[in-house]
Amino acid sequence: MSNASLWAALADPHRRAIVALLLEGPRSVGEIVAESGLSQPSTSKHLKVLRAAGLVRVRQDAQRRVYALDPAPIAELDAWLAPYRKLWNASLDALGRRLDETSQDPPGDPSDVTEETAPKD
Amino acid sequence: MSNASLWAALADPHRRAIVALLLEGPRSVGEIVAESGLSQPSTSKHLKVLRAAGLVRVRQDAQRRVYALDPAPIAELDAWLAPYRKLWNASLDALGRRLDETSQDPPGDPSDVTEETAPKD
DNA sequence: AGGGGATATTCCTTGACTGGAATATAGCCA
DNA sequence: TGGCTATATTCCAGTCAAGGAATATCCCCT
Repeated sequence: MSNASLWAALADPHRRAIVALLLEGPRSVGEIVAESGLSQPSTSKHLKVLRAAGLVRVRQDAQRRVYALDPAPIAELDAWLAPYRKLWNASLDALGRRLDETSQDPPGDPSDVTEETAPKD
Repeated sequence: MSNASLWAALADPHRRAIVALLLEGPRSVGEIVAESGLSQPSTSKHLKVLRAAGLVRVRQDAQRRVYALDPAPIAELDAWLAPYRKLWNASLDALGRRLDETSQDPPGDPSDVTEETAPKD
């Protein structure tokens, strides 16, 4: 049910960018506009979609509205992902977990499959 | 990069349904058509999108083509999710971890909070 | 080679989503 | 109250994805 709007909300790259911004902390609309490079109306519209999906909540502070992430839908995504995670864990094992033991990165081996960087999109 | 097509591919409910089907095991197109209720051309088109996103791979068995999940993009999704997972784990802690005391998990290892529910959409 | 089944690909129409510009609304302060 | 700032909403045009129907393509079998 909420799944539908959740996926739809995250399908847009700009919206994912906004969500990534809010991961660092709450932001007012003006700040989001400044940091995302989107126009103000466009930002408001995207925030509306994110709000409808339950991904963000608003706190009204004087004239400005401060948006913050709501973790619940993310958890929902995670739950959806769970069965698949088993799958690729299994396949990683099959490929040989030994390769992961070398946690260092030797120069000349740029095969980074899994980064732990912030979501950039 | 591949992120874009990945999210776009999973944004569609029918496509997620197909992916959920393939989670149970590889399927031929005909079987997917039968189980998903979609038309054959529509199914082929959705499979094309999933293929472009790297979510499925095809094995050609005589005249039929058997589709199977490719775990890698799912892992990518999981990587994207990782920073947020910290967030909602934290908020779960804030809500009071004491409620979970009925479980048998040793403290200090909240790595697997997720259940093993099937993706319901 | 011909027939038939399985799958992919067009063509077309329709609906949804997006961005920009302009405008409306709401809350603060002098 | 008037004006200013911050945010939301409407209107509109362009774009893109989805479904249906028909058709093409590929592969096996006799």
